[in-house]
Amino acid sequence: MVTVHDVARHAGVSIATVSRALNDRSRVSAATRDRVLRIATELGYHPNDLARGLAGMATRTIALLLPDITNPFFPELVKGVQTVADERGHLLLMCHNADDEDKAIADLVLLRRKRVDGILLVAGTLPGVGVVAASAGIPTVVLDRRVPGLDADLVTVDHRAGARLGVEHLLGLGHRRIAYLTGPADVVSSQERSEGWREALVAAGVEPTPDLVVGGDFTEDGGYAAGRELLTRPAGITAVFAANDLGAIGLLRALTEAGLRVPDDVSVVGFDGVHLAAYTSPRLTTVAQPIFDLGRTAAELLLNRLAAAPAPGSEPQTLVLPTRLEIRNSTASYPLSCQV
Amino acid sequence: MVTVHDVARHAGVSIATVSRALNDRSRVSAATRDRVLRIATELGYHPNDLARGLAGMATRTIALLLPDITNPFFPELVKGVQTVADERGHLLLMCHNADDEDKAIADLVLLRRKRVDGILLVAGTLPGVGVVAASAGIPTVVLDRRVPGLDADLVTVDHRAGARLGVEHLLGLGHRRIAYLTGPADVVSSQERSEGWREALVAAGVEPTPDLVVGGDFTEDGGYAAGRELLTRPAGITAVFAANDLGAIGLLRALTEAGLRVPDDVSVVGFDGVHLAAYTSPRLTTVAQPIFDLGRTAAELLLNRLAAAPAPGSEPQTLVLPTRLEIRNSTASYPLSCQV
DNA sequence: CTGAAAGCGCTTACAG
DNA sequence: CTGAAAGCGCTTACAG
Repeated sequence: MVTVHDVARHAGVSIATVSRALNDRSRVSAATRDRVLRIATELGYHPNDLARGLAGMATRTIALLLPDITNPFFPELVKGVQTVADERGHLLLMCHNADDEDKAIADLVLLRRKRVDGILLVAGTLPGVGVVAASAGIPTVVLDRRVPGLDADLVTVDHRAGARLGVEHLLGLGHRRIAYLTGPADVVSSQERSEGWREALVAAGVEPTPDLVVGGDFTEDGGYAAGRELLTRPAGITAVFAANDLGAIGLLRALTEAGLRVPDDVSVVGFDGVHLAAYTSPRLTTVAQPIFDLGRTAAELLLNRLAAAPAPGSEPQTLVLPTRLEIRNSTASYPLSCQV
Repeated sequence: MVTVHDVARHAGVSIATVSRALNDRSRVSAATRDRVLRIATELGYHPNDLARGLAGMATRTIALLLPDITNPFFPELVKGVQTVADERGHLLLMCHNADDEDKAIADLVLLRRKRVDGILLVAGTLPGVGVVAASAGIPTVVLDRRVPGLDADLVTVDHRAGARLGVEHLLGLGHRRIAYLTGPADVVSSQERSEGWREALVAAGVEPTPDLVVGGDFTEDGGYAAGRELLTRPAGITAVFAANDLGAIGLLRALTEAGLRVPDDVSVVGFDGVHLAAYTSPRLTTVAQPIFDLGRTAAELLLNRLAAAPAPGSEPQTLVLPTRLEIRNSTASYPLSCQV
C-alpha cells in the first residue's frame, strides 16, 4: 500500500504538505499541490480512511438501518437516500435488522466503533429504549416512523390523514362496511393508520366495530391469512382498507382464490404506493407515500446537519411529506357491488 | 470516549495488558483478565475499530455489493448473507450501485479504504474490467452471475439448465410456440437462460425463431412493454418463458389487460422463485433458485476463506446450487388453450 | 504473565 | 507556504 510517506518522498516534500495538498486546498502553493496530486495519482495512492478517522476527520460515511428489507417500500426509500449520498460524496452503509431491536442495537454499536458520521434510522417496530441509548451522540434522522423518546429529526408522512384519504374514497363510492387490515400492532405508523380509518368511519356516521378489523403484519402472508379470515365473517363487508400494499396483495389473492371479484364484489385500498402495486391484478388503488422523496429528504437533512457547525441549541425538526390517493382498478362504487 | 488508557489506569495495569485481556485470551492471567473486562464494562469502554484496523487487525466487516435493490430477488439473498454474518460476528455492509459500474468501482475504492475484510459481489450487468481491478487483493466471492476475468470464488445456479427445466415443462404440456422474454442483453445469467430456452426448443424439434423473442430488462415495466409488443405479433404463441419473475409479473398484467386469460389462453413461466411469485394472479409457475441458500453459501465461503490461513495456491471455487421447477397456476396444457 | 516502546497512516497546531 | 513533531487509540514483538 502506498502511503503519504511514499508520495512525500517522490514529491520532495513533507507528509504535512502532502496532507494539505490532498485535503486543505488553501494553505499550499498551487504548483506544489498540483505536483503532489499528480504524483499521488501516478503512485496509485489511496488514503487510508482508518488513519484519517483516527486523526479526527469525518469518515464521510452514513448508515441506514432498515427493519425489513423484504417490503418493496424500502428499496424505493434506499434509492432516495442513495441519490443524496452519492451527490454529496458520502458512502452509504445499510444494515438490516429484521425488526429485531437487539440486532439494531448491535449494529449501532458497531457503526459507532466505525465512527460513521450520522445515522438514518427506520424505526420499524422498535420500541426504541435501547436504540435511543445506542445512538446517543451520533447525529440521527428518523425515517417514516416516530421513535418515542428519540430526540432526533423526523421525516415522515401523516399516516392518519393518509388513511382517512383512503377510507373517504371508499365512503364516497358508497361503501359503509369497510374492513381494516392492520399492520403489526407495535408499529406506530400502523397504529396511526388505524386511527385514520376509525376517524373517517366515525365522521361518516359508521361505527368502527371490532368485526371489521382483521390482523395483519405488513406481509403478503399476513394479508392472505387475513383475507381467509375475513371470508368466514358474516359482516357484510363490501370494502377493505389495508394498512399497506404488501398486505393488500396477499388479501387480493385470498379474495380471488375464493372466487370473489375485485372490485366487482369487494373493493380494496392499499397504503404505501409501492411500484409493484401498479402491477397487481387488478391494479391496486392505494394511498401513495412519496417514498423516494422521503429518503432523499431525510438524507439531505442529515447531511446538512453534519455540514453545519454543531449548534447544540437547534431544535429537532419534523418534516411531514404529503400522501396522495392513487386511484386505480381495485375500487368501485357500492351499488354495483355485492356483499362478501 | 473511554480508551484503553482509562481502563488500564483504573485496573492498575498497562495498556498492553488491557489489549491482551480484550483480545488474546491466552497470555494473561485469568484474574487480571476478569478484572480488566469488568472495569471495561463498568467504564462503558468500546474499542475504536479505526485504531484497531490501523494497528493491523481484521475489521470483521464484509461488504455486499448489490446491482439492483428493487428486484425482490435481492432482499431474499441479503437475508441469507445476513444470517451468516450475524452468526459469525461480522458486520455486513451493503452498497447499491444500480447496475452502474462506475458506482460499483467507487464503492469498492471506499470500501478498500475502510479496510473491509472481504467482499460479496453480485455482478449484475457489470462487464467487470474496472471492477476486477478495484477489487484486486481483497478476498472476494461473486454471487449469482459470473464476472469474466475475475479470479474469485463463485456461487451460482445453472441458469441454462434451469431455463431448460422451465421450457421443458411447457413442451410437456403440449406447447410448441413458446416465446422468450429476455433480461438485459449484457447480463450473463440472462444470456445463459436464453440459451437454455433455445436448447430445449431445438431438442424438441422446434425452431427458436426471432419472432419468438421479445426484449425485457428484468423489471415489471419491461415485462409489461414486452407483453404489449407480443400481442401485436401474429406468431401463434401459446406460452411465454420469462427470464425472471419480475418480468413475468409485468407480462401477466399486459396479457390480462388485453383480455387474455392465463393460463387458459396463454401459459407463463418465470424464473427466480421470489416470494412474491406465489401471490400473483394467477400464481406464477417458476424456475426457483435457492435464493436464501445462495446468499448463505456465498457468505460462508467468504468467511471460511478469511478464517483460513492465506493459501496463495488455492484454486477459486465454483459452487452451483440446484434450481427447482415450482409448478403453480400460470401454466396449462396446450390442447385446452387458444392462441394469442 | 506483564510492561515499555514502536508503529499503523494520517492530520493539525506550532514554528518558521 | 512549508516542515518537524505530537497525537489519534489500538496491537504486537521484544524484553523481562
